[in-house]
Amino acid sequence: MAELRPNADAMKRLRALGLRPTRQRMALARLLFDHGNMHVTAETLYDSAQDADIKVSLATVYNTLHQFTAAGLLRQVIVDPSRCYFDTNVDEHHHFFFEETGQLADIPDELIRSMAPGDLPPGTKLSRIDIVVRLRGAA
Amino acid sequence: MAELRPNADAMKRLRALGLRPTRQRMALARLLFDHGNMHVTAETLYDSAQDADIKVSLATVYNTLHQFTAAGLLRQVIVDPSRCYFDTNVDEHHHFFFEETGQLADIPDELIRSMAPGDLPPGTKLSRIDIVVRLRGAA
DNA sequence: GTGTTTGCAAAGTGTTTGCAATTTA
DNA sequence: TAAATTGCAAACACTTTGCAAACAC
Repeated sequence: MAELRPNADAMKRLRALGLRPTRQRMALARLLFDHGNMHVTAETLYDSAQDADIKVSLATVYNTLHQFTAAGLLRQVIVDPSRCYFDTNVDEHHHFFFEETGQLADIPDELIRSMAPGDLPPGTKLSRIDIVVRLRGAA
Repeated sequence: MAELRPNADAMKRLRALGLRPTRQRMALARLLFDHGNMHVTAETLYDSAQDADIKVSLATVYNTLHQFTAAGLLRQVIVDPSRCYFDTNVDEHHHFFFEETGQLADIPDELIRSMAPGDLPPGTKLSRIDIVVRLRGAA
């Protein structure tokens, strides 16, 4: 059953990360982390919050996504030049990106090294594979 | 030596793609394709044009980049959620992205399948590897 | 009470669009 | 001259910021 009172565990976890467990952060954390792996944009998370009758502004959604990312609770996924995606799965892993719908899906680990045409989701065609190795340090 | 008259070859090539070889397109094509492989954004190409005393508007740079991409002369590279990169190398290949400077560099083909720590450019540290498999078709 | 966080509205950034003027064929 | 292209400025989508009011401790 869903919790009717503030979740003491979640409060502790947020506090441990240096984030005050405000009503907004608790509510967004619940949306993000209580439903298995999720891929969200600011907009989709904001919409989910509206649907769940959570009173929160879009600006706070942006702030929270960045704070959670900085705290290691989320990982940014770069697939679209005009939108920031965030993934609740922060482990090293990779994605299918459905170009028409903007949906993201994890690629099961086993598949990534030996991708054959038959491994694609049914009904889809490979458009392209992008591999970007991000570096820090000298130019 | 650089050509002082319109390049008949380039004109033919553009015309074959259904694009009128206008002064702007010819000049941008020369910037893009006469200097080996390049990675540009609209802004960097616009700046290069300014430096080369090519009279062209930023809007035309955007149009041209998209027309060239549609024609298969360029390939988009998605590495930054806030900028569109274009690559004059349209073959399937992958990139190093230097996060601090925004620079892109091709990853030599041989490296991509057996990337070891020593294969990174000197002075850099691995930040992360992003692999995105883009699909068309069912969601 | 003090410092943090929120929410609004304004500003910012990169990109696209509408349309009159210009260029190409 | 007819159709395509350009360039400007306005519009756009997404994101960030400034600051007063609300909140957490």
